[in-house]
Amino acid sequence: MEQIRVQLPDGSIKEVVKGTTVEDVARGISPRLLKAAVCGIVNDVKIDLSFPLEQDCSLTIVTIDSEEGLDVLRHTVAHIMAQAVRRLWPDTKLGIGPTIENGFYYDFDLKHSFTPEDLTKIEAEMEKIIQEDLLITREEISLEEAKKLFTDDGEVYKLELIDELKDQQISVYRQGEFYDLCRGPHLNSTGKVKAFKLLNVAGAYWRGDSERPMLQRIYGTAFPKKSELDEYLVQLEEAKKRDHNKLGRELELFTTSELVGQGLPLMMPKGAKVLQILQRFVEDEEEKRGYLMTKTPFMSKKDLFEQSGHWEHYQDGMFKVPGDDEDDMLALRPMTCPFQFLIYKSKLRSYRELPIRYAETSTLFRNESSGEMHGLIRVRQFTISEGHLICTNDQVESEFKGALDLINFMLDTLGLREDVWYRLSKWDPDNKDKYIGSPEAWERTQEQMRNILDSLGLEYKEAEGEAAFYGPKLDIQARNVHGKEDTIITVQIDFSLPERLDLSYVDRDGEKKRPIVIHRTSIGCYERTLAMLIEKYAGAFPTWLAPIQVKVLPVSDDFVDYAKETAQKLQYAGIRVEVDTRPEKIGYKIRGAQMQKVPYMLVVGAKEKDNNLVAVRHRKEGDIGQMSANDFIGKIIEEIATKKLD
RNA sequence: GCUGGCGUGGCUCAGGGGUAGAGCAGUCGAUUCGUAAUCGACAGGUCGAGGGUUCGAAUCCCUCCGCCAGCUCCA
Repeated sequence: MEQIRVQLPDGSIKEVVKGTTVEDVARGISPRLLKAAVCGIVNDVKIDLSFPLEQDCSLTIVTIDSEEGLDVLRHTVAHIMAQAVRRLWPDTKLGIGPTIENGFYYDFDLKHSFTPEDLTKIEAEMEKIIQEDLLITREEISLEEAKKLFTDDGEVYKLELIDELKDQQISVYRQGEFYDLCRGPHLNSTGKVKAFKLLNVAGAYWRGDSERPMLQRIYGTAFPKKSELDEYLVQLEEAKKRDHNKLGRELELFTTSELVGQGLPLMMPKGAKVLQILQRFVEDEEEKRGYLMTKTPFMSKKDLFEQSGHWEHYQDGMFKVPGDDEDDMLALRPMTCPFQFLIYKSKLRSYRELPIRYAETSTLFRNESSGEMHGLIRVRQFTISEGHLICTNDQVESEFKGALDLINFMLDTLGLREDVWYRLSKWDPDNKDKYIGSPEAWERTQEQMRNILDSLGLEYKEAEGEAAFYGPKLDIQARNVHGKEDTIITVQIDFSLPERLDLSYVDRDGEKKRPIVIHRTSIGCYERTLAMLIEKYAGAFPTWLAPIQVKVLPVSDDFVDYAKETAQKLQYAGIRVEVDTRPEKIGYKIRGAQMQKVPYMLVVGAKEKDNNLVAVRHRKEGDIGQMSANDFIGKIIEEIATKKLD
C-alpha cells in the first residue's frame, strides 16, 4: 500500500496509508483528540473529518473548543435548524445560513410568520434531529446536477447562489432527508451537538437589498457544552441590564414623550449635566490645541446646500422648512461644514494663516427614517463636536495626526479606548452616483489616508461603500450592549467641498490655491457618547462625570442641619452634592444612593457631628472610614481634577 | 421605510367582552434609627389615540402614534 507523509502542526511527520481519513489520523493520535475533532485543515483548506488524504500534505485537526471548531459546530446547528423548519413548514424556501460572531442565523421564506413560540417548537424538532444522530455527508456535484436538484425543490434563492458559483466546485451536504448547498465543512453527525439555543426572529432582505423580498431570519447560538451556553445566555442578560435606553431613563438622565416624537429625547437635569461636563472638557481641550470656536445658524436657505452638494446627495436626510414662497425654502442643517466654509471665505486668506482649525459644538438635524431611531444612539437632533481643519496639501498629514491624537486623548480619558476599533471607510466605485469628485481623487485620497494610518502603526479595517459623499473617512467604531456596531467618531479628508464652495488661499508665490479640508469630531456626538458611557459603566460614571458626586445621608432628623452644613461646604468647593432629608433609616437611604450610582455617600450622625467628621462610603468599596469634611473635599477634588476612572 | 413583537398609574407587571388590581416610587402620620428596603394610611389610571363591531370594549376588528429587536440606511 502506498504511504503518504502528513505534517502535523508541531512539525512532526506521520506516515499513513494513502486514503486515510482525517478522522483516522485523529484516532491514531489520541482518543481525546478523536472525540474533540470536528474537521481538518489540509494545506490551509478546511475539510471534513471524512476527507481521505491522497497525497503528502500538512494537516491541522480542528477541535470543537477552537474558534474554527466552534464555527463548524454552529454552521451544522444552522443546518439542523433549517431541517427542523422544513419538517414543520414543508413549503419553506431556504435563503442563506451563515455563522456570525457568537452564533448563526438562517433566512427562510415561508407563508407562516414565525412567532416567539415557534422558536420553542423548532428547538424541540432540532432536539429530535440531534437524537436521531443523522450522518452528515458531503457530495460534490456538477453545476447542472445542482441546478436540477434545487429546481425540483423550487429553491429559487439557492438557484441564485448556484449561478454565482459557476467556476467553483459545488458541494451539497446531506443529513437524513435534508440537504443543503454548502461549502462545509460540517460535523459528521447531528448527534454531536450538545448545546444550542434559538434567540430571536427578525426580518431581513434577501441579499441585504431593500428592493428584494424580505425573508424571516432566525438567530441562534451553539456551544460545545451546556455550561458554556448557559454562561453565554447569562452574559446576554447581564449586558441588557446595561442598556443605556433603560438605565438612562431609570437614572433620570433622559426621557421621551410621544408628543415630541421619535428620535427626540428630552435631556433631564442629570443627563444635561453629564453632557455639559463632556462639552466643556472637549471645548477646553480643543482650545488648548489651537481650535477657533464658531457659532453658526441651525438652518439656511437651500441655496447653501445646493452649492455644497447636500441638496443633491443628502436631501432625504434633511428637514425642510418652507419659506414665504416656493423659492424661499430653508433647511435645518445636517452638518456644519458649509457654514464654517463661509466664515473661511469671508475674507481673502493667506498661506500664513493655515492651518485654520474651526470647532463648533454643533447641533444637527437629520431626518432618519422611522425604523432607525434608538435611544440616544440614533436620534433626529444631536450635538456633535464638529470641526474643520483647513490646510494646505503639505499640512494634511500632520493635521490628520493631530486630530487623531486629540481623539485618542479623549478616548483614553473617558476610558473607552479599549472598546473601539478603527475603520477606513472607502467609497464604492460601482456606485459613483452617490459621490462627488473624480475617481482619481478618491483613490488618491484613500491611499493618502492609508499611508498616514500605516505610518502611525494603527490597526484598522477597510470597508467599501462606507465613505461620506464628499470623501473617505477614518471611522472609530464601537458596539452597544446588543452587539450592534456604530460609528462614534470620524475623521475625513475632503478634496471635493473646497472645490464646490470655491475655497482658496493665496500662496507664497502669489497664486490662489485650493486648500484641503479635514472634517473631524473629537468625541463625536455627545448623545451617542453618553449612551456609550452609560453602557460602559452601567450608569456608575467616574466621579468627574457623575451628575451627583456625593450624597450626604443624616442618620436621623437630628443631624439634618449638620448634613446640610456639610453639603454646603462641598458645594462651595464645586462638588455636585445632595442631601437625603427623608425621615428614613440609614440603610434605606444608602440603598437609594447606591441605586442612583452616586460615587460617594457621607453618613453623618452623632459620632460625626460631635467630632466634626464625615463617615465616607464609596459605592463600590463600601465604608472607607471617617475623616474631616475638608480632607474628603481634598480627596474628591483630586479625583475629579485627574479625571480618575474607577 | 420593511418584518415581527409590544403599549394597563412615575416604574415593574396581573387582568383578556359585564363598570380597573398588586408591588415599588410619591404624599401624610407614627418611628429618630449607624452602612443596600420600619410600620400604617392616603392619593394616583378617559387601560397610547381615533374609528368600528356589540345591549356592553382595557379585552374583538381597522387606521394612526409611540416603544423594542432585526433588516435597509446612517454620526
